[in-house]
Order: sequence, then structure tokens, then C-alpha cells
Amino acid sequence: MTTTLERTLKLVGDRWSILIIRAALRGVRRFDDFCADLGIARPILTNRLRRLVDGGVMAKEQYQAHPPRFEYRLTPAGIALSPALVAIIRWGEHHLADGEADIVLVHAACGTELEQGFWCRHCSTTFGPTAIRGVPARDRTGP
Amino acid sequence: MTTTLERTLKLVGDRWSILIIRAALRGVRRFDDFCADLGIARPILTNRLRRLVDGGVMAKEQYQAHPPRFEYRLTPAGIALSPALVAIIRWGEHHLADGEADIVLVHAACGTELEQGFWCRHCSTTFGPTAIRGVPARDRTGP
DNA sequence: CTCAGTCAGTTTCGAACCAGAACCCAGATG
DNA sequence: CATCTGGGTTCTGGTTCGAAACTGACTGAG
Repeated sequence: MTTTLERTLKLVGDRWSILIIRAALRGVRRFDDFCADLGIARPILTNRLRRLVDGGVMAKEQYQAHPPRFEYRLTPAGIALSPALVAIIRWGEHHLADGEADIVLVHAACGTELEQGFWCRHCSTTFGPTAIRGVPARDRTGP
Repeated sequence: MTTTLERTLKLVGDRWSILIIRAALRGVRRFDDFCADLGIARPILTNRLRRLVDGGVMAKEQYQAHPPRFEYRLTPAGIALSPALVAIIRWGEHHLADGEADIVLVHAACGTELEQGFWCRHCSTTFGPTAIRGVPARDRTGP
């Protein structure tokens, strides 16, 4: 009984992986930069990076040959995690904020705080979480 | 250096909390039902439920007095986690799926697979993750 | 009344995971 | 040569996890 969600959580469901991915989205690429940026211990960073690479979320690329040096960057699958990341960050900012230091995510073009919703392209409408159903992929009957 | 995201992850960033919240969204309320539904060990369930209650995600309510029995249900803050949950589930289904048993989230009204985007109410437009900026809450200047 | 069963935990104890510090190694730099 | 840098690995204690068994308050059947 290993659902996809369980496998997802095994991959990114720990305190560090999400922080690593956020750092990567901000442009951090190198081992020591992750270390300094996150304050993560090196052995754990080694471990998490390997797991993320194995899971297809990040890719390890050699960026110079002679002293062989590597950088870690997000794959398209990793970048596709950003809506999840944003949703988590937004939830924290709204429900766990404690004072001044907090950050609001805004539409870069105009500075308005973004909203996140579900969109049905068939009905051309947005809707909330109560209007969601989960159906097995194979016997899906929708249009 | 404890960001809100770090505190969020301390609260729900482990393998079980998210699964507990999903079960709660499906209507599971009682201790043993969580146990059976998730296959979680009892001490860990005790621990997680306490943490979620302390964190304001779930509420513990006595539903009968004489053998004092409790049920755990999501608070509004807990229900507000569903966009994050949906984003994570969707990511897993698209990037980690392995075959038949998977589930697709659809708009209940019509059965179309839902999409999830960012919406700017000022610009009346949807946009992708690259158009997001994070700004400190206090010196936000947007309209 | 006795016996089995339910519900919500707590106890016990070995396995896994964590953080920090020290160490290693290849090349570049001085 | 000595030192520095990037990218790790090893070692050490401490915390946390998780499976199974135990507790304890009750309920319902016979």
C-alpha cells in the first residue's frame, strides 16, 4: 500500500528538501552555497541532494572539468513543484506568521498579492477545495 | 534565523502529518480510524495529533462524556492547507506515478482535471511561477 | 457476573536519523 | 613547498522513529 502521495512525501517530505528546493529556485547551485544559505550540515546536504537527484527533482552537472566541480539545478519536474511550494509558503505566512519579518508573495508585474485557485478549463471557472473529487486515472469519464 | 517556512515545515513537514490531514479531509475523525486508515503506529499518531492541535491545524473535541472520547477535526486553518495538499498530490501524480492505481483530481461538477494557477485580481490574469516575487510584508507597495 | 471487545492512549527498546566537528583529496594559488 | 577552496566522507554522541505489547476505562453479549 504505497500511494503516490506517500512516495512523494518520502522524497520531499522532510524538513530540508523543501528548503533546498526553495534555495534552488532562488538561484543557489553549489554545495557550499546551499550549506551557507540553509545552515544545513554537510552530511545531510550530501544525502538530500543525492535523494533529490535520484528522484528526478534536481540534476547534478559538472560545470568545470579540471578541478571537477558540480552544480545542482532543478529539473523541469523540480520547477513544477513551485505551486506546491508557494501554497505551503502562503499558508505559513497567513496562519503561522509572527510579526514583522514575513514575506508576501506578489505578482511581479504589479505587486498585488497573488491568489491561488483551482481552474476548470472546461467550465472556465475557478472553484474552491470542496468542489474537488479524486477519481482513479483509468476510469475517468470527464469530457 | 527561523523563517515562517521553517516553522511551517516543523509543523507539517514530515511523512505523516500530510497524510493525516488528507485523511481528515476525507472525513476521518477518530484515533483508531486514523490508525487503520494510514497504518501509522499509535505513539506517532498521538504525537502528531498533539502537534497539529497545538499548531492550530486540528481541534480535539470530546464527543461523548462517559467513556471520554475525542475526535479530531480540521480547523479552518487546517482546511486552508488543502491547496498545498492538492498541489503536492498533483505533482506526485504527474511526476512520480507508476502505473494504474493513480488518482486524478477533477472538478466535481464536470469531471475535468483541474489546473492550478496563480491569479492576480488586480490584473485579472493568471500567471506562472516565474512571475512571482516575495516582498517583506511591511513595505509592500502594490495597489 | 464474567468474558470479549473497543477506544485512546503509554511504555519499552532497538533502529534510523540528526548535528557538529574533524578529516580527506584534487587541483589552484602564492 | 604550504595553503586554500570546493565537495565531499567518517566519526561521535544525542534525538527521534516505529513496531509490538501493555494499560485502563468502559460497553455489550451470554
